Amino acid sequence: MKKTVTGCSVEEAMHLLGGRWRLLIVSYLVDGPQRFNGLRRLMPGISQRMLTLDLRALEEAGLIRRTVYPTVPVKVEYSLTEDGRRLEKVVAVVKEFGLWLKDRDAQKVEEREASPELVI
Amino acid sequence: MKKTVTGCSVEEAMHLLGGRWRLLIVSYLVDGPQRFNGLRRLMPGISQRMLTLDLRALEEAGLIRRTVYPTVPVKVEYSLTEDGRRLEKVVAVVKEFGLWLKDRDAQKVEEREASPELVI
DNA sequence: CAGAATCCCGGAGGATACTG
DNA sequence: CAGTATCCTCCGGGATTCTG
Repeated sequence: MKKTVTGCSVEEAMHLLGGRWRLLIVSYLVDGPQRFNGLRRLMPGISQRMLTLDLRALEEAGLIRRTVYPTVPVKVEYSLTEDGRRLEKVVAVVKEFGLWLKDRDAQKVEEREASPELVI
Repeated sequence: MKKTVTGCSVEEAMHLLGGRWRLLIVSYLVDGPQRFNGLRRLMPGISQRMLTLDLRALEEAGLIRRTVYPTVPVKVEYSLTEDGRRLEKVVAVVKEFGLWLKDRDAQKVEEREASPELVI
């Protein structure tokens, strides 16, 4: 995302988390460490490339940690850092809002199906 | 942003709020109604076009309300709806995180300036 | 398994001019 | 003041191939 202009804290936060995937990645790491392909399975829509890029960005921001186990084949685990745990509350609140949003919109669909004549 | 694939609530929420500006717009409306050009002043980086588009999207999602006062020249006010107030907590938590983030990074800069030889 | 390298595209977002 | 209308740029993101 483009550089922030005002230095407003909301703007800065969204600059780091505003993409399509980053907070979603974090939301899965909240439940414990995950491996690369594990995350891919959890997010069927993401490409390898974007997963790599976003993981790197979050790592560089000091929010997640990349641990390599020198097995064969290598095992790479991603986990939240102490700093990253600051995002747990963000994830929780956003998830709560998302749940409510989905519920509300499912409701709307029900209403439309109940009285189809109202649909424009 | 592109359509969600899994229906995960975090994904849905970010689909609606994930852009560069939307949550920022909402964050200003939390403090009370704002007019179009008022918002522009608060967000020097946004273009008229994006402000219009994002306001329309938030309005269509039922999160903000557009009120037109038939004065000359017209006065248009944007404010949060009851549904939109569900975002107050999101804004608060994101703002808190952004503040912490800015503080932390300002700290890093200080440290770099204190011992420049450590800079790579 | 966990990526790196390449190539590519659509759409988010920007700049500018015009208007009721 | 509060927008439309156009045109344009750039980069978020995708698809595919290759590798230690």
